[in-house]
Amino acid sequence: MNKVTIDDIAKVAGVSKSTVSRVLHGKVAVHPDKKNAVLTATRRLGFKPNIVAQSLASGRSMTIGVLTQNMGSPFYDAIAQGVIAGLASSNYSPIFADGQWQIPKELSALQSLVGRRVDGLVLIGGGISSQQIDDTCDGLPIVIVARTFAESHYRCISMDNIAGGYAATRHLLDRGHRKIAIVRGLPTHADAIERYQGYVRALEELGMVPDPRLVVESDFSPESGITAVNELVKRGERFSAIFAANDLTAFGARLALDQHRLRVPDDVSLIGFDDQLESAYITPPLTTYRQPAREMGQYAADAILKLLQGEEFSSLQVHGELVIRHSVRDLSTASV
Amino acid sequence: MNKVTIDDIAKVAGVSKSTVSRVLHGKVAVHPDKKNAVLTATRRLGFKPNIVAQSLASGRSMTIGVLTQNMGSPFYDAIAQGVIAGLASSNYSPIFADGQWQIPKELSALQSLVGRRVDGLVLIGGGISSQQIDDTCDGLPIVIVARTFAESHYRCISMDNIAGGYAATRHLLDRGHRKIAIVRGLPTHADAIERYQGYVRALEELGMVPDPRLVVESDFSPESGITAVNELVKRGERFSAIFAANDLTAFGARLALDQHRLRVPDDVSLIGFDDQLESAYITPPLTTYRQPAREMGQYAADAILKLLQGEEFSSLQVHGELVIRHSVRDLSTASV
DNA sequence: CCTTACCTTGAAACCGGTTTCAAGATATCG
DNA sequence: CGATATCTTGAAACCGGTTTCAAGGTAAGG
Repeated sequence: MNKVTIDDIAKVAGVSKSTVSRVLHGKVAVHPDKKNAVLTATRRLGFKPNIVAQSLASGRSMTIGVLTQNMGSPFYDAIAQGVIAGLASSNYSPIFADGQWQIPKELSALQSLVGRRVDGLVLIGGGISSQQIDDTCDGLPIVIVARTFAESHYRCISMDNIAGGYAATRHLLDRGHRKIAIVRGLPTHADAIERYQGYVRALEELGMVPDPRLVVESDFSPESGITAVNELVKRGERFSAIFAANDLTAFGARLALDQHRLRVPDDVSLIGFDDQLESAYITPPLTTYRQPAREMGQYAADAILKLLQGEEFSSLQVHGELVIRHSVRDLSTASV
Repeated sequence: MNKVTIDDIAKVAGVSKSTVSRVLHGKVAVHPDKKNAVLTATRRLGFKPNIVAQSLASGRSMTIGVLTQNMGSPFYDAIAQGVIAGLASSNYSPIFADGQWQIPKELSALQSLVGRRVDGLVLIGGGISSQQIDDTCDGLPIVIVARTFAESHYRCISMDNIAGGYAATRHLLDRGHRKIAIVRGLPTHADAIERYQGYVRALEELGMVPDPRLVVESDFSPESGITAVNELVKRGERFSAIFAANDLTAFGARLALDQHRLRVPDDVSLIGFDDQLESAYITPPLTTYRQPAREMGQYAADAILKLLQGEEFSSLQVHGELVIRHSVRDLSTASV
């Protein structure tokens, strides 16, 4: 273990530990001779500061707590990676906790993070109330990614899911689709609800009314995409396109369609949401609404860093975009 | 912020801080009355111990450093999730660092972890030498996942990649394939090398010699799977099956085959490696050699926890298995 | 050349716990 | 009932840094 302390250096360099600390920090002027002596000793002894001691003394732990909705979901993982990347150039290290889609776990994970005296928090998704957040971490700088609070004073990095749902649906509409099924996602999840709202809005804009028989719920997993399509087929519904809650669901839906001998996009068009890595490589490459997850994570890192430096930072809405690949058929030209 | 300290409790409970510490730890007997007084005060004041101070005083940080080869690779991410899950029931929290496939970054990330005075380390994959590891973290308990060292004294959780490569190739062979192309993976990466060795062994066992024209390199990305197939096709090679370095590469290969109007598995069979989530949902569902990544992560967590308690733990080899789905065609019956 | 302002520097307090040590209290035992 | 062993307990040292404070030294101004 590295047992060299600041006192050892002080002794070797012939100065006080205060001076060593000052040299290492570089903020206060120190006589060049002593400075050199300290630096030399530091190098010779291979001194590495004890971050724990530093934290206790300075009150800052140089650690950012990152609480994620779920590790293992491509979207949230991508955000987490963005946070890591954004923090990499700073002196702060991220420390992770996982909410596992469950509010109680999420809360206790948050408490553990706060108990570790993190200097700041990045919350990725999640479902705990702003009340609970406030109670648990009063005063701590917080940035929230991929979630918004209507009332709150938090800084959020979010994407407009209503706009996303609208754009995806609109794309289908523009290509002549009228019977558009939607696999909604978790009925309690804000993102899913908003995307659905976008879907409804796009339909209504054309004077259509959403057909309840064409909406199915899911839990964002591929498995639930399969179930959804099976359900739709079993019910005997007719549809020319499916809007899936996210790409993972779309993968499942795509497989189920295949099993029903429904070709994509010839028989049924398919559109996803997220644009995860694999989406560009399935057959056919999936048209989807891209969320800039990694960037969102980086923005969050930048934001928390700013907050930590006392600079201000206000909520930010990032823009998604439709990524058009080959899973949607253009019915309008086909019918010409 | 939580400003309640152990001194506040001592004052309220009318005892010394030593006694408070003892009560909170529970190891030493304390008079029931005082114990109750302390517990009551703790609850009433909402005391949460300052983990940083605890760490400094006790010399243990209750933190496990996790260094991953790369965040964003499904396989390594799955291991990381396993580690998180395995640590969840303990009092230790994981703190992450990312090597980003680059040895210098890996080394500096490791140093930063050690500087934080983690109590133990879990290394996921990676390429730094055992020499470098020893120099950086002498004495610290270490568990290494998804990598083995021939010489070393480390505890490793690994899978036999040679056996995996052999099993995958053998599966193809058993189904009558003889022209088996392989997309090898990173030429410097141990896993890739070993899988290739397994491939060679399977071939040689049947008296065949590996055809260098059928081996292409990749970097484990889907993009490189596309490139590999394009390369193979451009060269005009004939092959009835492809063994891809990992599933991601297989995805790319599958798409490229489609673009060349080569059907899977009718024209070309495809087998992957890893069995990541999405593999079961592409079309056709991918036959692949499954690495129990998440379990490996959990084993690693268990191992480091044991080591921390002074118990012993020796290296462990987990077993992979072939997951047969629908991307491999049986040529032997077809020809009957 | 003397006074005042500013620098540089070391001693000491401090961060919030854990742990050692010794004293006082209690229990055990002959 | 006295002596010794065992428990319980508080004071103080300690972990390894940061930060305050005041002293001594130097530079600038009159």
